Amino acid sequence: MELTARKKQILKVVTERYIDAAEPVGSKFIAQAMGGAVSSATIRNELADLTEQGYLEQPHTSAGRIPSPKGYRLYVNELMERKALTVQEAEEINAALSGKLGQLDSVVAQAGQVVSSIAGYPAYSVAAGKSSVTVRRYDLLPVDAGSFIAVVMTDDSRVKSQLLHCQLPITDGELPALANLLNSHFTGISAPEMGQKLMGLTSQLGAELFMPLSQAIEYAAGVMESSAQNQVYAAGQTRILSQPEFQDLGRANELMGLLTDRKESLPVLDEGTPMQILIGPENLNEALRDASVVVASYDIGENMRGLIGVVGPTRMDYAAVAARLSYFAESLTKMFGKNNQLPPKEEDVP
Amino acid sequence: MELTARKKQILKVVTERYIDAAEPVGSKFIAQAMGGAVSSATIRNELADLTEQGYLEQPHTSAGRIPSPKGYRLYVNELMERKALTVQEAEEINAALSGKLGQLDSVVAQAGQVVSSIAGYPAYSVAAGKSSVTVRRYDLLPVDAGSFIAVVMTDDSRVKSQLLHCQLPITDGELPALANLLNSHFTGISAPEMGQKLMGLTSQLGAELFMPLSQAIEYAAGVMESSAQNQVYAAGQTRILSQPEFQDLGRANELMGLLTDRKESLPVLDEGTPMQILIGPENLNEALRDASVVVASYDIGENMRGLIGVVGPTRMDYAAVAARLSYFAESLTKMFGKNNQLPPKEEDVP
DNA sequence: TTTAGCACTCCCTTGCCTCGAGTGCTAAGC
DNA sequence: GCTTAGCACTCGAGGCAAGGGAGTGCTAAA
Repeated sequence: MELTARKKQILKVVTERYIDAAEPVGSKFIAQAMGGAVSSATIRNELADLTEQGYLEQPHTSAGRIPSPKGYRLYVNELMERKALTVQEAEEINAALSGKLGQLDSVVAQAGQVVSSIAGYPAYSVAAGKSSVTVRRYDLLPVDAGSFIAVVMTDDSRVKSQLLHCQLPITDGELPALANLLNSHFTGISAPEMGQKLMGLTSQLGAELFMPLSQAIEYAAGVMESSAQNQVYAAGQTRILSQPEFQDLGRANELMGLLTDRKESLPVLDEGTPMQILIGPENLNEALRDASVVVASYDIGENMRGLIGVVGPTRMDYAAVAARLSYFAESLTKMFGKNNQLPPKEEDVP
Repeated sequence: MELTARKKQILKVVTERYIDAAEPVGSKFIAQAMGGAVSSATIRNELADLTEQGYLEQPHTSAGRIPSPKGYRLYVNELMERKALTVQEAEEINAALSGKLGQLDSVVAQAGQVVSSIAGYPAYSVAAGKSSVTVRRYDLLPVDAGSFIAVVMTDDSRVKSQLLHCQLPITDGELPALANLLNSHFTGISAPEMGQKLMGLTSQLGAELFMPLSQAIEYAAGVMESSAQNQVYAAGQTRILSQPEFQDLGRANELMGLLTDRKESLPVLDEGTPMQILIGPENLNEALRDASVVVASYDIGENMRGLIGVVGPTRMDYAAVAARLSYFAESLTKMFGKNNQLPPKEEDVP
């Protein structure tokens, strides 16, 4: 059944006050915050109802109320006012965007840092690309008798390269032949298929051709593999340590572990959804049971999406974080839209 | 003045016991640990001396003694027995080396993770390269009318590449000419010099050549810059949270901040020194005043060194950490020595 | 120089008490 | 039937004293 308007207002007051002060909220405060139209006793009756219906919780009998995850959910869905950013906040984000991203090319990694600083909570960032990448073309560049450069371009337009050495010297004439072989037989297929084809060629080629060929293929397979698994970048992890709910070392430790060593299991966002808020137990991950996550996505062209998430206590300031995150995501999408000189995903220059 | 043999033995017992138990050590325990040759009262006299000389500290009047930084220093310099690794430990390290480093190419980043897990403390890792890198050669590969691949090889034999787009189409004939221009004028010089030369060419070239040229140069400058600043990788940061000395949130927070957000200011190792131990206040960094760092270096060919450090409480098990770290560093050096198919520093494939 | 003995210091834990915030309930009022 | 004043009750936080224990420093004797 639907809550009365007054109950909703009470829930809103409790939630916002608790987000602000991190302390249970009492009936007296609520009565006052609502303009004194009703007395604290009335509020107490309402609070008892809300508690019974599962929207509020009581740490102990003689304490005030705090929102339950169910309460937060209702707050986020219905009560929270979509905050507009102040001009100053928008300026801050713009400054962070133009300053940082121009300097360092690894947009995805930088995005995490920027968001963490504008949200005030730890943040993480992933580039959600195609799940299966194949090689579109190969180039081999001669360096000296014993070594050459392999350049691999994938079908999502990333380019990677590496210097390869071989035991036996190769003549200049052989390299174009090798490249031809690679481009005609080893493009558009998966890594295992590449392995099979290579096996099939063992007998036909001499060692002096086979060795550099297999090296190039091994390298290409490595590129394909590493493109498929999405690297997760996290930043600002220590910010959780200043949150009162993580003063307990055990809890902090669990979350820190997730944010530093098990980043891969941080929640991702379903395609098509621009933003999602996951509250406490809504997170499948055990370590996030007492935390909340706000995730948003942005477009970076060429069928790629960037994902950016903020992790905080369930008590986190959803309105502010959601507003900043969506502003940030939209700005990034725009940046990539008009300025597509920036390639979809660059090499991570360390 | 030199300490007597007995005082040294006492200091050794205190240090090792404290490393083990993280609790102040009393005279009774020491007497027992020394075989009962002397009584606890005698030990107490000696302890008073050692305390007065600054080798030991007393948390409060009625507590046992703990080593001071000066005490740790003497222990590390003279008393500590260089532990040989057990066969099992060596096996563990070998397994970690062969398993991990084959799979993922980013050796430096992986080294931090491996060391953290074998040492049981957080670890960090840097590739200390040449401070000023220049471009040795350029290659430009045509992709389509609007874009080409720029391949840049630096004088320390790293290869980086990127897809570049240009507004105006370029014909196939122009690309080799551009590459010639780059190779003849823009190799072996610094980024600012490159900028100047480029300015000098503004008038001589048409826009359809100037644009891609400046893009290629901008990219090369980015590669040079990012090679110069050494990226620091850290791993296992959360391990400090289980150390009793970092149960205090303030202290833990400070160190975590250093290990996640201010990694660049972690201590490095002077060239020529294979390993160094920095104890408590010997660290210049304020956040490491109550911590110790063990740093070692390994060779990765081509005038490059890798640096790998372990961060722990001053109470850390120096003998074990030093033994494992040096074994690890030596193994890595050997690996790079014999198997130089692995290039000095690869691109970080995410 | 070493040792036994002993008083002393200091921390840590436990139990007890008080204080204050906030509740739930009841009965009266609108 | 909803609202409100009043009041007893609950629970946690913080202060305080007592007791126990670990370990010391000092003294005097071997």
